[in-house]
Amino acid sequence: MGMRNRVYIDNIFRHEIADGTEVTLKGWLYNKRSSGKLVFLLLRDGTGTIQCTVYKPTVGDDMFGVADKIAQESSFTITGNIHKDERAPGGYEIQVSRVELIHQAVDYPITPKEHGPEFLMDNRHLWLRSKNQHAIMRIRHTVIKAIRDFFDGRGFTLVDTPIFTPAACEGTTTLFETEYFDSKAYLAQSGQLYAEAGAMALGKVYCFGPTFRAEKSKTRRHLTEFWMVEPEVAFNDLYDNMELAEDFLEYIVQTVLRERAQELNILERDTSKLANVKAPFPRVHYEEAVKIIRESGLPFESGNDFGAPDEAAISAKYDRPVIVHHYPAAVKAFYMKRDPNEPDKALAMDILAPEGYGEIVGGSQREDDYDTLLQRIKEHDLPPEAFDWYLDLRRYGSVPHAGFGLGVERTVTWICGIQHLREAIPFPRMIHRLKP
RNA sequence: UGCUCAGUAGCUCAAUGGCAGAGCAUUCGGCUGUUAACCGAAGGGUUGUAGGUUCGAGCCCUACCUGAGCAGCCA
Repeated sequence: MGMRNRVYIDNIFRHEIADGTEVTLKGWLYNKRSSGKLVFLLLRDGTGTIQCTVYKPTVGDDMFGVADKIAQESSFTITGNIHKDERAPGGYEIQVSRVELIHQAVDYPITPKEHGPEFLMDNRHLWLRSKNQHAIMRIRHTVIKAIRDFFDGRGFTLVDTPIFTPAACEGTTTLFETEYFDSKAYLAQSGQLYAEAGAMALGKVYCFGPTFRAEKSKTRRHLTEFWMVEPEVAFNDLYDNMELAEDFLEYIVQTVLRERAQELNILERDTSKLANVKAPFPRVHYEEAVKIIRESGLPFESGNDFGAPDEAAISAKYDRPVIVHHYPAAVKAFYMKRDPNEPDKALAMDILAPEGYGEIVGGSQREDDYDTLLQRIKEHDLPPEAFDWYLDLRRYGSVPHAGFGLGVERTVTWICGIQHLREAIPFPRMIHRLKP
C-alpha cells in the first residue's frame, strides 16, 4: 500500500499503468473547484497535472473536510483509482479514496489570473511552478541536453573554461570586476580564448557555462548573466564553421520538436516555423545584407554594424535562420582573421533567428598568424602582456581554426516563441534584477 | 546612458478636478461533474515619495524613487 504504489502523473498519461489501478500520488494543489459533495483537486507533481475527484460519501465527512480546505499550492498525498473520463482535463482522473495533507499553504501570491512582469519576477521562485514556466524549463533542459549530445556524438571534448579571468577577453564589453585576494579579477564574458587553447590540445572542443556582461542593457534580449556554448575546432575554416553551426541548430530544434511537442503546445508555439529549421541555411554576404536592408526602406551606411531593426529586415526575408558573413573587420573583435581576398572584411559569421528573434550565434575563423594577431591586439589598445599565453598558440604549431558561440537563452526564447529572455532562465540576472 | 510610458486593495485594473470602485485571492455560507467553475455575504486603502496650484487633487505642475518598452552594446 501507499508508497509501494507511488507513481508520477506522467506514468498515467503515458498509459504505463492500467485504467482502474489504485495508485498514490504526491504533489501540490494547482487549482481546486468544489461542488457541495464533490471536490475537484488539480494535482501537479512536476511531471504533469491531473484532476482528482473527492466524493463526500466515498471518503467520509472528515477526509472530505480536509480536501475541501486544501489551499492553492499546498502539498498533499492522494490515493485512488485511475479512471478514464471524458470530462477530466487530459481524459484521466483519480477517483480518490484517501487524502493526506502534508503542508497547508497560506495565501499563495500567484493566483490563476493575470499578473504583471515585476510581480512575477519578484516571485520567480514560485512562478516557476506555473504551467508555462514549467514548459519553458523543460524545453530549456532539452535544448541543453541536445547541445551536449550533438557535440559528444561528434567526438568533441568538453573543456571547462574559467569564470575568474585576469583581463578582458575581447576588450569590448564592460566586465564585472571583483576582488581577488590583493588584486582584481573579472567575470568571464566568453570562454573562447581558452577554448582555442583547448582545441590545440584536443582538436574538437566546446566550453559551456555562464558568461557575464556588465552592460546596462534594458531590453528583452539581454541578461547580465547568461549561458553560452562555444565550440572551437582546429583546422576548420569559416565555411566548415557555418556547416557545423547549421547542423547544430537543426539538431537542437528538431530534437525539441520531437521530444517536447507537449510543452510547445502548452506555449501555443507555431511549430511549422520550427519545422523549417533544416540545413543548409541561406548565406548572405555582408554587402548583400546591406542591399536587403536598403530595399526594405531603412537607411544604412555601408561599413556599419547591424542594429536590431536591420537584423529584423534581413531575417524577415527567410523562413529559417540566416547566416550573414564577411562583416567589416573594423566592427568585429581583434582575434578574427581577415579574408585575404577582401582585406577589409573579417572571416566572421552571425546567425539570425527567424521571426525577429535576432542574433543567436556569433562566430569566426580566428587569426592564426603571430605577428598579425599581435598587431591587432595593439590596434585595439589591449595590453599584449595579458595575451602572452594566447599568442603562444600562434608560436607553437599554429593552425587555421574556427568556432562560434550560441546563446542558450536566446535560443530557448526563440524556440518557445516567448517575448522575454528573462523567462528562458530559471533565475534571470538583469540590470534591475538580482533577487530572488 | 538617452527617449517613451507607467506606479490606486495581496494581484490585475477602473474612477470628467467633486463620496475610493470591480474582478481574482482570503474568510464564511450554498451546490455530484467542475474545466481560470458558479451563486450569496464579509474583511481588506497614508492612490510610489516630497513639495506646489486649487474652495477641492488619484487626476494638473515640479523634483525624486521604482519599474517596463525601445535604442546603443551584444549571445
